[in-house]
Amino acid sequence: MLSERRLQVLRAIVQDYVGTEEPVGSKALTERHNLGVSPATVRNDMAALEDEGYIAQPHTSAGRIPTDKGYRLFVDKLAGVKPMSAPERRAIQNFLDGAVDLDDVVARTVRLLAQLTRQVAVVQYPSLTRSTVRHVELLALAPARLMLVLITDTGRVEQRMVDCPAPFGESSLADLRARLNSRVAGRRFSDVPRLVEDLPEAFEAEDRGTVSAVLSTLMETLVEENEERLVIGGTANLTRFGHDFPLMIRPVLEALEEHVVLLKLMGEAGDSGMTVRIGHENAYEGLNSTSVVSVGYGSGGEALAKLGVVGPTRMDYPGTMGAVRAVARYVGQILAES
Amino acid sequence: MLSERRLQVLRAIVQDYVGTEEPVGSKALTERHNLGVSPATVRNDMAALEDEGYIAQPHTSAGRIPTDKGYRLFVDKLAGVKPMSAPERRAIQNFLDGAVDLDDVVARTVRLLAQLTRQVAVVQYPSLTRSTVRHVELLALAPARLMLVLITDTGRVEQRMVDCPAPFGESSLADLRARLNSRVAGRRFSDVPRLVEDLPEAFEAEDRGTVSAVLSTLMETLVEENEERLVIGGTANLTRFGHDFPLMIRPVLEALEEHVVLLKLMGEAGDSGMTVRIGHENAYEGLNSTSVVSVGYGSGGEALAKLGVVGPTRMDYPGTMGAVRAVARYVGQILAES
DNA sequence: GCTGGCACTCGGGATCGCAGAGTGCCAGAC
DNA sequence: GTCTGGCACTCTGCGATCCCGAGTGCCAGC
Repeated sequence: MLSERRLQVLRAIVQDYVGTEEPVGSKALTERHNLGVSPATVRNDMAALEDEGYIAQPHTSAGRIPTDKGYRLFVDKLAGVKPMSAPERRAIQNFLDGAVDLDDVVARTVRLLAQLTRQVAVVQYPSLTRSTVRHVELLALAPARLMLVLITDTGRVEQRMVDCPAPFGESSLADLRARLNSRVAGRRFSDVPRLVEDLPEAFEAEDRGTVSAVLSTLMETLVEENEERLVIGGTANLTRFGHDFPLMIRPVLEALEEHVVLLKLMGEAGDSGMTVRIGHENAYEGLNSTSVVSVGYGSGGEALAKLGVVGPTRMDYPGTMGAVRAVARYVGQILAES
Repeated sequence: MLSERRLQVLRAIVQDYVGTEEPVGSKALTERHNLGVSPATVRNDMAALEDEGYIAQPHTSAGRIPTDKGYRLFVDKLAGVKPMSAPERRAIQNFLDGAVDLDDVVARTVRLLAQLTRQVAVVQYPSLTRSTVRHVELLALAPARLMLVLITDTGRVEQRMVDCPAPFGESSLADLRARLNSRVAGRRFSDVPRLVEDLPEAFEAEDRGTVSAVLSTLMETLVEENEERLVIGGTANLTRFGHDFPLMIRPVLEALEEHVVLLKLMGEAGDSGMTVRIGHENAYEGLNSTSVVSVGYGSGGEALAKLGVVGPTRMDYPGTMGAVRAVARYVGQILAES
């Protein structure tokens, strides 16, 4: 177990390195933080921290920089979450309150998050599978062609074409529309399959094929996880990665375009609470020199989707976590109101 | 007027510079292209081309590189559009044919374009204002709250909430829905305002407020040009900008996030035919060191929207233009089929 | 109008030296 | 035991210097 002072030294190293982007030495440390001991003592502590793997020297006889393990300890034990100031919170709320629809909420959230953290922001659209159904609409586009429109409580709209095995009359259509809505409106997506499975039985034999087709299309829409959409913003902040950004930026940009990868990454993060993945903790190689801070957000007590930021491992964790948490809360409120 | 040979020299300079990324000298030129004259002659030609502003020297006693004006002449007079090879065309078609809906078409198009050109691809969603209406749907979410859903012939769906000044009965709703659709289904968006202006008169006084509200929301949806969506891909290709990419990349990334700017840029480009904006020809400062190749695409003879790529001014213009044109054609076909 | 020759220029890479920051270790003080 | 000051050592980074090569402009001659 590390002594209290050594933890303080680690904290100071992380803070200084995050601020200056340069390896920090024992002398500078004692000057900037009043640790109450001499550089020589700090040197000993640093040697111990290095033995434990919390910090490293880029080259012999240079200062130390934190390792992923060092950041991990910092995040877990040494740093809290820095709350947003009152004006900041007001600004967040004002900015998000101006949104007119779901797309706008998401777009604004991404912008906001990127600006607040000065990093790359990632926002996942509210997941279909955890939302509830507001309304299901059926439109006859042609005698044997229907359009199925699904509207969620978060304002998301999904539509699919359905080709009917047989012509489907207007009255049958109205009947199906009414029955469908009475069963599923207000229910969670995950419950839908159970709620509608016996629906074909209520119809004449000739219409059952069509009803089944509609239902299976509905299921597909619910299940289709590749429909999990992401919006990304603030990529210009990648240029603030540090001096070696030309090397890092490419794999990161590639990763950001691979929405599948990002979704997996954010999906793996725990459902509740904030998750911080530091450097090599990210399974995806392109993000090995970045940290990902993510948190669930939702209209109720439950998370509908995730949002977060991607930045250099050398980031201001308390500030970033504070911003991410605050934004997630306000977005949740907005969604709950609408 | 420049002599034939000087134009050849310019063409050779552009080609070599695009290939090597390095200033090209007179000796190298005569070795790689058989111009039939000696380096000394070429030097004279280069001096003339420099006087005219087509090429420039980065430093005294270095080779020449094309200026924006030089690229302009190259694109206008010296280079054609390089057609895609048959296998390439097949690959494009196969790739796009797999798309299941409009979002997928756009997403695939962006990926394809980025891969083919190895540059940043930009695809605008089919414009609302130039599409035709497939269907308008009205749903009662609450006694005085409607949802308006607009479905276009390109498969795009837009939805808006409408707050009614007075409760609106189910029969009035059905009536309005039917009347609306009979008037606007199949018609161009631009014709809609004219077609529905007298609609409130057909309703009872108590319902007119709601009908007007619905109509004005519909108009908003049609007009709302900031709803013009863009999808961007291949940003990782920015790292191939050249040796000075660390300096260029930031403003370009910023420009790419400013969808408004991009939309304006692509909007200004002529409606028909391919447009190439080279370097400083782009009004937006951040893109002064890039070229933008864009072209309209659409299901019929008319362009519904634009797509294109953003790359370094030092790009393979014939190849890029060929790819952009080919992709636009196939996307148009796909949209026409659906 | 083209060519070969020639003197000139300049950028980029390699080499060298130096100052500064940082380290590890040790002997001594509290 | 723990901290401290001192000291010798090791690097990196920066600037100065040098040199080579590629490229140019110009000129006289074909």
